[in-house]
Amino acid sequence: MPSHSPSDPDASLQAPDHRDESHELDLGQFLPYRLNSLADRISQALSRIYGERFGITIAEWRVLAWLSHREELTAKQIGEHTRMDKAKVSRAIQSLEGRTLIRRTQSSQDQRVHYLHLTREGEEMLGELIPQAHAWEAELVTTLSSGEYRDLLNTMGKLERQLARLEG
Amino acid sequence: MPSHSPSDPDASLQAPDHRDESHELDLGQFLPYRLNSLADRISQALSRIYGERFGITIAEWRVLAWLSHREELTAKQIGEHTRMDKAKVSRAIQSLEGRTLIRRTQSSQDQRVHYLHLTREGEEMLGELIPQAHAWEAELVTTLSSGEYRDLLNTMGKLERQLARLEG
DNA sequence: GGCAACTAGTTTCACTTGAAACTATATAGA
DNA sequence: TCTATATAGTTTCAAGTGAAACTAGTTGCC
Repeated sequence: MPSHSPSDPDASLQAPDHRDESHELDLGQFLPYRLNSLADRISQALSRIYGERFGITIAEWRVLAWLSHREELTAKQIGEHTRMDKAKVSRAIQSLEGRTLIRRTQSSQDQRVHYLHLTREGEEMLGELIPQAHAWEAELVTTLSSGEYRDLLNTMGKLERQLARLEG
Repeated sequence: MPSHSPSDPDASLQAPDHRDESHELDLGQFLPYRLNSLADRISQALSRIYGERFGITIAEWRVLAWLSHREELTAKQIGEHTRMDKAKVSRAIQSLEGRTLIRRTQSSQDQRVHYLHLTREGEEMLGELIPQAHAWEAELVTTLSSGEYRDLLNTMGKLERQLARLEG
């Protein structure tokens, strides 16, 4: 098993010529596919926790998670953070409000906007859910050294920035 | 911006105690979320190539890609490789067959199974599409050194194996 | 003030999805 | 051989989806 090589230090090797540009495609070696299928599997596994144990969907979970560390968010802001379209956010909010996990208060400056807050009930649920999510993540990454973990996040950050550049 | 640190060498640091187990959740630091949103963005960007330029869906693209380097696949095998459920595979195949990008031949040993093949037309499309997909991927990863790229795939492999272990 | 353009959030509609039921075929066992 | 069970692939159905239309409220400008 190839080890976490130190890799020719910090940069200057440009295009990763890891493979020549053939007219065949090995999806197993194609980063977008690999990433997508890994992320999918992780999402599905994790959604067993919040889906089965807590009865919430991915969208709802994302809304709650954002509210857990920033109160006073609006639907729009949540949409921006989570990159979910506004219809999806709206529906998640309706469902969470129906289950009294969150509450909405209308802004007095702008009648169109509603601030979202966790209710006590919502906080209690998150108090159980979040440690379980962290524990699951910890199990997932136990086989990584902390260096590998850090490098992974780092590399993902680079890809995100490059993506923004390509999109921009 | 933290650089690609060499990280305490090869291993033995067990649980990445990168963060304590709090009752708040910063989605931006939560690996499943980060991975998922990165993969999503990449998928969407890439699907602009095969969607807009070639008029095929992700599912169709996956079927074609697998056929590009292994002829004689059945619907079931494609489902296993791509982790798509059989209904989705079936629909992708119907659509591709309708556009004469693939052809199906019934197995003589087992009347239930159909082998899938690319048609000349399908091969021609892939001959254009695959280099564009590779080129796009190359642009995405240009900011990574080849070491970082290798480490990324490596780490993803570890996560995949750990996931398989957790799933039992 | 009044009109046009804009924005937050909701609803509608046509399409996609996955789970389950179904069809047709194959295999194993009594 | 007959019956039960399994499998490949398709279809159905109910639920979920995003794009676009819509509602209600706001801002800019004359």
